[in-house]
Amino acid sequence: MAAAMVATVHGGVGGKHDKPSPGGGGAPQVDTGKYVRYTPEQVDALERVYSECPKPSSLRRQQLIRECPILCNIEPKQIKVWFQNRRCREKQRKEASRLQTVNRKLTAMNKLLMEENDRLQKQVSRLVYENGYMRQQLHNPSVATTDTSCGSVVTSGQHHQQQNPPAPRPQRDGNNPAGLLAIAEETLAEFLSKATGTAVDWVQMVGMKVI
DNA sequence: GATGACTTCCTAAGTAAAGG
DNA sequence: CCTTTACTTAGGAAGTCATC
Repeated sequence: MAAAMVATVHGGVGGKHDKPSPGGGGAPQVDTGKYVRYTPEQVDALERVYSECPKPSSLRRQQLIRECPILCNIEPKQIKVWFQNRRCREKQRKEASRLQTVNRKLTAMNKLLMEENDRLQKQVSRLVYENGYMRQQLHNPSVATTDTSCGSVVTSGQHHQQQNPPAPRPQRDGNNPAGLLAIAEETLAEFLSKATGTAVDWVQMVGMKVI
């Protein structure tokens, strides 16, 4: 590649379809065969054309060189390359901008999900606590006296509750307490069996299976 | 980091030769 | 004559390098 840059700008080491450009033009920017910078006036002229037509035909480029005096000393091939680079870099800038927007959205979504995850973890923790309490009541009924309002007892243990109210807790144990407990245990076991602890910032909770 | 130039790869259009 | 195939040519996209 370095060898290519040493060669003259228009010239001999172009692409596979390149043909030797005729000399002439006498452009001070190109005769050195080194890195050149187009003048601000030249860039402005090119930008104006680009804004109207980002992909000018060969004819249009030749017309541009003829009609614009400040561009007349730039080789047609250089004009072509300038438009190629201009399109390429605009596309790159747009893509970078798009990715930044996507990144901002994903960051915001991640924040929301983290908050939701935190909320759910607290809810699970509270439910585990309540479940333990209910199991204790079931196996050691003497502790709970004759009060059947388990819900209210459980409610008393909800001082762990944070900002979110618990899910509706129907007074279901009045019908079939053992059956409901079984369902609850099953549900909890199923949940915990899926809780692998691999989630980010996962909190090991009481009753969770350790894998 | 921006920019001009180059390389590689790919596609479309035009053209000539071959085959039916 | 029409279609197919191979080749040439021009140019664009993407990636890269060199220079400022």
